[in-house]
Amino acid sequence: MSSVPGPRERRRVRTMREIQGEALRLFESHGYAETTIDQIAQASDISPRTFFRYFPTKEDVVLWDEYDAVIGELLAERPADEPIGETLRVVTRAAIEGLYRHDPARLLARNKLMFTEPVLRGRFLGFAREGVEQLGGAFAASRGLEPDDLVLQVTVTALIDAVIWASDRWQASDGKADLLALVDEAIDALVEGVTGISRVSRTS
Amino acid sequence: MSSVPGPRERRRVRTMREIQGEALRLFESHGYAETTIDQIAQASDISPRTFFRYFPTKEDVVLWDEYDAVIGELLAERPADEPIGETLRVVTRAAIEGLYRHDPARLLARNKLMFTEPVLRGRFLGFAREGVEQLGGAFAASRGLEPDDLVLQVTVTALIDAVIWASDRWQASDGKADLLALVDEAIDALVEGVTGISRVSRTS
Amino acid sequence: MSSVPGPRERRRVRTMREIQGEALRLFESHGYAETTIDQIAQASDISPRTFFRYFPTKEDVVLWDEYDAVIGELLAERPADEPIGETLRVVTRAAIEGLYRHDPARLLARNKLMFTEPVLRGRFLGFAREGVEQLGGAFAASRGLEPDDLVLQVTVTALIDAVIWASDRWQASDGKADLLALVDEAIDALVEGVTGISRVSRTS
Amino acid sequence: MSSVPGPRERRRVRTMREIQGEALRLFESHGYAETTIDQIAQASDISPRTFFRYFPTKEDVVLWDEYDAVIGELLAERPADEPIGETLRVVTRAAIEGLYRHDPARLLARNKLMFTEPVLRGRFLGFAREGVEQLGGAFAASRGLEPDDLVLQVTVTALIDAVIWASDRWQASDGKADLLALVDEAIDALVEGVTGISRVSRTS
DNA sequence: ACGGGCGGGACTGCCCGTTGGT
DNA sequence: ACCAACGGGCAGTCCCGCCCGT
Repeated sequence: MSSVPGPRERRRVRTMREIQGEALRLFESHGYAETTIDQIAQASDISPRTFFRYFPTKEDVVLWDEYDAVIGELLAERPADEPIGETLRVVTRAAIEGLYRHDPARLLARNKLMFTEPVLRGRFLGFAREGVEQLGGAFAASRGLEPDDLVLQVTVTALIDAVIWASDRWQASDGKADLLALVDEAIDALVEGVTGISRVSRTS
Repeated sequence: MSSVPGPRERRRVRTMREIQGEALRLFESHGYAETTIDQIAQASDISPRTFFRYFPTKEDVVLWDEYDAVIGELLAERPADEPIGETLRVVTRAAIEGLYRHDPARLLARNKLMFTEPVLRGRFLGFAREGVEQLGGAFAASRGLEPDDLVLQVTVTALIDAVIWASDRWQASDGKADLLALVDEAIDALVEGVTGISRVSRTS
Repeated sequence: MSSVPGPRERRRVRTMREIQGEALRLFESHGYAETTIDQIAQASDISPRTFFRYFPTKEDVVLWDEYDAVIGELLAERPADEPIGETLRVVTRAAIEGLYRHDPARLLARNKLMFTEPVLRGRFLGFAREGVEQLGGAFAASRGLEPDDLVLQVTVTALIDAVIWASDRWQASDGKADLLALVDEAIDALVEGVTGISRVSRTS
Repeated sequence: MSSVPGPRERRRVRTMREIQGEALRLFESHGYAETTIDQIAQASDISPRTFFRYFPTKEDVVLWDEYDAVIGELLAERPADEPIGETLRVVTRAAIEGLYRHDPARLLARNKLMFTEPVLRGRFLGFAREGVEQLGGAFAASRGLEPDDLVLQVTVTALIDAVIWASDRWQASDGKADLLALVDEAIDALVEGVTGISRVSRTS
């Protein structure tokens, strides 16, 4: 855990934040597909080549945020016996608050793009999947379950999807809704809805 | 319901099936990224330009199948009072059986790629999302609910994800597992796991 | 001289006018380069292939007008001893009035594009050159000069360019200026300016 | 004035000259339209992609020459009170001599294409127009006139067209005529012809 | 760490020839 | 005889990779 970033890393994050800022500005005014890497580079006073040193693809400049790495650390700190739904709420809350406090407009702009642009939507959902496996692994470890436990995986997936649903709604409301409240709502709805699915005797 | 395709459409589907066949063969032997459109075109005896007339992107040649359109019709035929989980099982079963009966090797090859290649995984998950909205809309219509009903959407998402999970497992087993059985298992697990999430009093 | 068009030709011209109308509408709202032939075809209820039966290239849909052919006939009708500048004024006036009377908005839209879009500007200037040769030939014939007479060709070119200059100004004024007056002004200025160029003794 | 090119720029110009050489050779033997970028690239030992780094379009490989930039500098050096016709002769002479001395065959090949291929002709004439504005601006500045002065613009246009006419004749003679003499002739003819146009009282 | 040169591959748009259906 | 659909060819743009100098 390199919790202490070091000056090199700090500078890097600052540069990335600047580039992302220019990129989001351009995406908003001209559209994602219509904005080229060259334009982003020019606006950021770097060469196109350097852009790719910071972000491996054009998509990543939207997906990236400085708190990505923190989530793992947060997870590790939760007590082992905490209910899974509760853990998710806490971690989500922490991640969101970090981003939201720092720069709400940027979070909104990123979310709008991630849910609007098909390509970004795809990459984002892929990320979320990976998050599921990470989360599932962490839970399994702390409770002595197999990491590929069926119930565990399906449940975590459903929970993450609830968070995604909430983010989508929040973005669609132009940030006027309360993101955390939406997360709570979605999880409650999940419990309510799924409980209604009676287990079925398989007849195939 | 243009259930009667007409000779033009039939020919188109046949061509697409042929191209997809060649493409999957090349992807398997040389890898997805390493195979170029030119090679696929050459193997299919068409020009690269024509490839794009049938499949707008390289990804689509993997994603596409001839039963996509059928799902909507299947849904419309289900009784309005059927439990949502049951409907999903039936529709899934029908779609899968159509593909499986017709060409199991092809279905497996496609699934392997879709869960293995990051780009395809992303696009596929994006598709699934759209399926969720479609499904949600159909259910809402047949039961007089709002199409953006919270409980409905979250539940459908969770169910679809269970199907996706099953497909992933099936593909990972090289097609040796029973896909339909896996779907049933996943849905059952979902019910079991989520029921365990107690509803929480919101404290924000 | 097929001065009597015949019903076939009439129908053709009507179709071309309709297609041009839709095209200009789309160019105005989305821009020339951003509008595709497919869109024009769709808006005109024809197939893309048919578009090319009427207009060989995308550029031609802007350049074309129904009076192109008439100019030759007009020229032939002028008296053989009329001063060249005067003939040009008369023919220009006739052509412009035909277009202007019929559909001033369309003439303006076409001019705006022709002077604004580099590609169209180029093609248009090329057209004008051909007009020069046509005009030069006509004059030469009526006065017993060689068609490649130096003085004749250079003079006609200068006169045509004066008309082009006037059109440019007119278009830049959004059609508020008086096109015919601008033509007169330009020709007068040409006389004044060139007279000031003293002939030089060649020293090469 | 970055009159000192620097080694980077020198290398660039050399590469462009080489590519242009191969291109002209191919155009001459197979025709302009029949020669593809791929062939030019292959003959020049570069990738098609790289071709477009040097020349944005296929047309530019014909239009380009290494003295384009010099013209502006030449203009700036002329005395402010020089008659406009004289200035044009001097600048033209300088530009042509630079090209002619260096590689007369190349100049001829380029000119042949520029006056023969309709597309190139169009682009070339468009260029000339821009030259008019440049020239007009320079003259206006040095004589305290408005840059959009009518007499000035029309006159400059007519003069440039005379130079174009001369180039056309020269190219048509396969380079056997004397380009500079043709320029002088054309300017003289212009004076003679235009003087003959009596100013007219507008009767509209 | 940064920039520049170069290459490669996906993809689009224009345009044209041919074929099949009406 | 006309016209829509189909297939193909080429120019051109963009993302993104590698290698090289600084």
